[in-house]
Amino acid sequence: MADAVDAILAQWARERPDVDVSAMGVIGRISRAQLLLGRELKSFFAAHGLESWEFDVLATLRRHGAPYELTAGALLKAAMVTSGAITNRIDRLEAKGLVERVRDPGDRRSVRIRLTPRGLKVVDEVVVLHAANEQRLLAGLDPAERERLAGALRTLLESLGDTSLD
Amino acid sequence: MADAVDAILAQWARERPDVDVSAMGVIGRISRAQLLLGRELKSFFAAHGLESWEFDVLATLRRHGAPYELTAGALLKAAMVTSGAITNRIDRLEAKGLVERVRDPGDRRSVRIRLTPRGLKVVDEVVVLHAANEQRLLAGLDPAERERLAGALRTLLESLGDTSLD
DNA sequence: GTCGATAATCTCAACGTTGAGATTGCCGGG
DNA sequence: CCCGGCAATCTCAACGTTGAGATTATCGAC
Repeated sequence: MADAVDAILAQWARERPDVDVSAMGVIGRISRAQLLLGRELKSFFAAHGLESWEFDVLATLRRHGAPYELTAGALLKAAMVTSGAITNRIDRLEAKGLVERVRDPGDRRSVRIRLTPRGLKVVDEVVVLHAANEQRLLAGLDPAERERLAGALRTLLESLGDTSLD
Repeated sequence: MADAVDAILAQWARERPDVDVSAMGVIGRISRAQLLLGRELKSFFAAHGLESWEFDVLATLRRHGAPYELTAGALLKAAMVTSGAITNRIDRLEAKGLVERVRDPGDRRSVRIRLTPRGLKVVDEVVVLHAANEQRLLAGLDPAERERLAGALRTLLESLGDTSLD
């Protein structure tokens, strides 16, 4: 069996046998896997009336626990986007009634973003289906392979400096 | 040791112990790894006067072998972007003198995109450094781990239907 | 207490992608 | 030969992100 990356490596081996492109076997596959998985997730969330980024923000608030609120700055870091993007996203989630802005009484520069009851309901319902859908996407790997894959990726992420959420 | 994904999984385990979110251990890490690696590649290519997508197009032409040309349609599929994006990219690479448009004598609907001598020189020089840089990014994994990671990702990609470059 | 530095968020123009539609050309059936 | 269907590329408006700068507020030093 061969995937698209094997074909790319074979082309390089023919054209530039002097260059060791073996690292592409890992990095290229991570890139392609993310692209394909991202498409799957996009269509899954669309079927539930959400954009991927919408679920991402709601889930970030949800998993931090009651009262389900974080500052705009914390959300921006969690989503790894810039400030303009987070303002835009919060605007739209607020318009949909899924989150609300609450001014922090202790620091009025700060804005707390809080799940509304409706937002909480949506994320609590969708996360169950989302987790099952992700299991489905990994159906091609048996449990031992998943474990090895997760372990190797953790090692890679740690070596790249991804040690915390801050 | 724990990476950012371990922290996310721990939060879900506390808030929603009824949901099996283990698949996020794989999918979440693929997503984060791609984001971090993408940033590294972006800054690497920038240091060599290229955008990541520029190298991607030039490398696609280069590894297909002489005469280093493909149709716009083939490039669009290889890069997995839409037609508007490919037109735009070819326009800019042509303006930089790295590729040229050649009308196909056999089918005038078709346009062949060909590496210029300068484009060939650029990609042949940069690919060597790029391969070394990717090795550096994987320095945290020993050869056996890289092999296992590449193998597991290949299995995953095949199960997702990524079996060819067409 | 006031000032300057720092912090958090929002604003906005520039830029790139998407995706539908227009354009141009090929090709087979009648 | 002509026509309708299909194919390849380009055009363009809508949309989202980036990132610098503006705004508003906190905090420590004096």
